[in-house]
Amino acid sequence: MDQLSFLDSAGPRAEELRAKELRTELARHAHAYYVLDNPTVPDAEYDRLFRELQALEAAHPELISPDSPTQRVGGRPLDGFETVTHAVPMLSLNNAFTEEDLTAFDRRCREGLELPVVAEPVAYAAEPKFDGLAITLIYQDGVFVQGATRGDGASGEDVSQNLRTVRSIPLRLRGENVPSLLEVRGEVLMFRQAFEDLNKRQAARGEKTFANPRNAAAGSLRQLDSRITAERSLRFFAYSVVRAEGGRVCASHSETMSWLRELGFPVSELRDVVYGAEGLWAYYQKVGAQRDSLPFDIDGVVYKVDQKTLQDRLGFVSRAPRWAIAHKYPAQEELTELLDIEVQVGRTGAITPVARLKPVFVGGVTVTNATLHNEDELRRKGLRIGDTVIVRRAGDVIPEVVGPVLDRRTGSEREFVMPLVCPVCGSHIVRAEDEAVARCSGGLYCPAQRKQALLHFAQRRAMDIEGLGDKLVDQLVDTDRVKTPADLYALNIGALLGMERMAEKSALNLLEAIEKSRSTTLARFIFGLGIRNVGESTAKDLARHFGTLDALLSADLEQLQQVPDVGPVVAASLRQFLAEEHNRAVVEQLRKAGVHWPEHAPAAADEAAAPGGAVAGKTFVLTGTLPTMTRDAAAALIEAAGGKVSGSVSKKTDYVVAGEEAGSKLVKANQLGVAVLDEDGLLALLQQN
DNA sequence: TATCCTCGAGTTCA
DNA sequence: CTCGAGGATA
Repeated sequence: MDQLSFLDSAGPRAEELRAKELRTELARHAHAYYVLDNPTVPDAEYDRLFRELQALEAAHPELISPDSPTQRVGGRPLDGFETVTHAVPMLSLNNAFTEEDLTAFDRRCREGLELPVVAEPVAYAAEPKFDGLAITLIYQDGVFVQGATRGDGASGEDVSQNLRTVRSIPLRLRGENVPSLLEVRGEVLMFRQAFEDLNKRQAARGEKTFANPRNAAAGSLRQLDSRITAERSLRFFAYSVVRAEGGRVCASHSETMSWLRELGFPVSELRDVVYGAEGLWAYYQKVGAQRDSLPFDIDGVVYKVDQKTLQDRLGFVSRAPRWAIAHKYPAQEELTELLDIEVQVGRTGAITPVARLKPVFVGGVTVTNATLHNEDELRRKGLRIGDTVIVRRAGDVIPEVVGPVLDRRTGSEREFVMPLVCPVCGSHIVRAEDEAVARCSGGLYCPAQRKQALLHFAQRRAMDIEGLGDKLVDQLVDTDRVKTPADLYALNIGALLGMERMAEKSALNLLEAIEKSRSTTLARFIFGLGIRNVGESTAKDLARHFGTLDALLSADLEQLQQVPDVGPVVAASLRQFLAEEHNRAVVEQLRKAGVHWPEHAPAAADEAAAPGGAVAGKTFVLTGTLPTMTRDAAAALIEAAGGKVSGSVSKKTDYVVAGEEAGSKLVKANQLGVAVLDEDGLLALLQQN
């Protein structure tokens, strides 16, 4: 009671102060996160403060101010966007693609400035060219009042309500000497991670996915309902000031950028000042090397003559400034034609549709094929044979068909029809109800599957038969020389001669490789059989647990499930394989042919605690290219020392060993705070063991 | 039952 | 490398 009356009297004043305090606090955290890139509090704490402010404002609406972070999430949807005329037109930049374009730009600047050839090189402000949407923001007396899209350059759309939801756009400028009027230009974009998360959410809800982060950003910014924009994690980077009344007078672009940062705008950390054509080229190379590992897409870099006085002297040509240029990187996306969709048959009979593309140069290579994964994926993308399609090849090497360009449809495109029978053996294609992949039901009757099974058996991690590649297997199977892995051991020189590209020398080499493979390990042998759901690591577990092949052959479902990482599904796969008479026959024939391995007693339930070294019992993940050894070699060393090598980074990972060009795994290791070693670090650790 | 962690499988180009 | 799915675990 007393407390309530106390609040009643002292309340409004106290609450006003608290609201102000919360607003300052929230703005400070957002600034640390988006501008300084250095989060000061966990998200949960931010949310708590945010909710407190929301509650306060709900109880006392008179406390709401337009720059309150609670006002970012807008009210009701608009009917449409108002058109606004830009006070200063939003121009485009000329493009450079080659080193010659660059030297020509530098020369034009010097000539335009009438600098003698011997003068100091021109100073350029260089920065990345974000692949997003250009926007303009207006602040009056330090408060955000309006934001608009570029439109046709002369006028754009008023998307203020949506821009308010972009947390990296300050609603109130920071600092003392704030200009009475400020117009800032910059780029709105979506980070790659946010784009992927968004597409996953869209797909899960059965809504359309976006082709790339730029389209996603554009789609999000043009939402009439700003509550949707608010959920889209857009980001903003500022790159110029076009109007300022009051505030600081900057003599150069680089100084303007520093000022923008002080006012609370995020500006790119990649910005730099470089000198002359050589400096431009070096900057282009440096940023290009980082392109794939940046958290957002860039399509080039931009150079601006740094000094304002020099910019003014150079002036404009038609619609573009003479003092700036955009230097583009090779596209990571290109358009090409989807000539046909064929299907491939995999080892397990999986039928995979493959896009045959009109060759296109993208991301540094010529792409002609791309997997379409499965029928669902293909339908989701809505591809038709004959479509013009977007092909992407980013840092992740494997090209991808992003989707069709619907505007280019002529009507003569055909739907792809999943074949009903296997194109290789004619068996029915079946698709289990709950699975994404369709499979050829022919099993080993299907030559395609037989070939894949042989290749799998011969591969390095299995029986390691050197030189037995796909061309050779094709011939051996097509000429009926080989049907099962056991047949390999019955081959002799007479049988091999007469094949294409197979004279005495290569025949002897192959026979020797087959001979060498007779001596192996139980784990390799089990893996080589190619049992469904039994990969390298499960094969190792099985070998360790059972010790002998006979023990494995006679195990029932229950005994199989005693093995770590073997559950009902894997156990069933094993039983199914072993129940097939012809599979058992092949196994027997292989043993008779002299394929052998050291057998040992079944492993005790839990192995005696491994010698306690620095490596024993630890889990490692290898990534990138190590300076002096292959990842396989490193893995062998770790395993020999009692450590475990795994494929993915998680909380349970003890060390990540990273070499050159380490990718996402290194990023993840840093996120999770997992210790990262280089090759020397690993060797040092092995020494201690 | 939901979530996390791994493993298996499939794939491109120089 | 990435996806999908099996297995383990809370």
